[in-house]
Amino acid sequence: MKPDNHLETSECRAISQMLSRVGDKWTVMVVTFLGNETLRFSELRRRIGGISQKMLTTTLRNLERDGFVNRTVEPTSPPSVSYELTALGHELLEPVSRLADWTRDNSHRIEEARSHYDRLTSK
Amino acid sequence: MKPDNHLETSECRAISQMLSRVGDKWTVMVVTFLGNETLRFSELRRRIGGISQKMLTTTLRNLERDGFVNRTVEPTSPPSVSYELTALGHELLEPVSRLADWTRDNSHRIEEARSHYDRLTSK
DNA sequence: CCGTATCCCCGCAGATACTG
DNA sequence: CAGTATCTGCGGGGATACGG
Repeated sequence: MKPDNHLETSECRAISQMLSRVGDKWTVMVVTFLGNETLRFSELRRRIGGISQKMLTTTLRNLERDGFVNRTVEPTSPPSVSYELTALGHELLEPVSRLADWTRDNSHRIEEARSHYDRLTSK
Repeated sequence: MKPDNHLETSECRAISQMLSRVGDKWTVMVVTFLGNETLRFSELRRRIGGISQKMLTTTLRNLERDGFVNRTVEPTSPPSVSYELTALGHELLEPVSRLADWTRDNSHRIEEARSHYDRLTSK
């Protein structure tokens, strides 16, 4: 962040919303698995592991609504539904992966701060 | 994101946690207001506006625990407590502001996608 | 195979009242 | 001034069952 300005209050809210939007329990994982290939619903679910059908549906619907994911239905029987990232979805991954890099590089500093804090406050 | 790799499952979780960690209701706003100056509790509260005492305390405690904020108590009467960003806190702002830039630049595309989606599904 | 409907639990967040 | 304690409502997210 530039030293001599800070975000406007309304922009802060927009950023918080985007962070929590993308930071919900499954979105990053779904977007990551769709990052390089188109996947069907059940294949996606199998790869993620541990996600309920309901939450995968919800997560994909929200991503579709925001224009991050495309949903394609093959009207076969039984139906086959596949998902892929849109251009916008790919673009979103860039700033998110920057934050991912930062998190990977600095998680040990956060861990240290936490254990230091906990040591001081627990006794 | 690089084309031929994706984040590991465990890393996805770490990123989701960081996103929701920073994406909670007040963190971005608090960090932003502390971005350029040290502030006392009540001054910070006054500037943010609309935050309860409890939530400001909680948000600051979490930031302190993670090493993003320093808390300094002047043992006067009544007490004076001031907060400032640590080096780690300032560094965190960099990738966050990248995402902020992206959000500002692309929010209209998301809005369009949403209204398009809602138009199709509401009828 | 893909999705929806229901029920339920739990933790975030606000309101309010009270202390050093 | 700067907290803590308590109560409450709301929404995310899981389990389960059912439908096209």
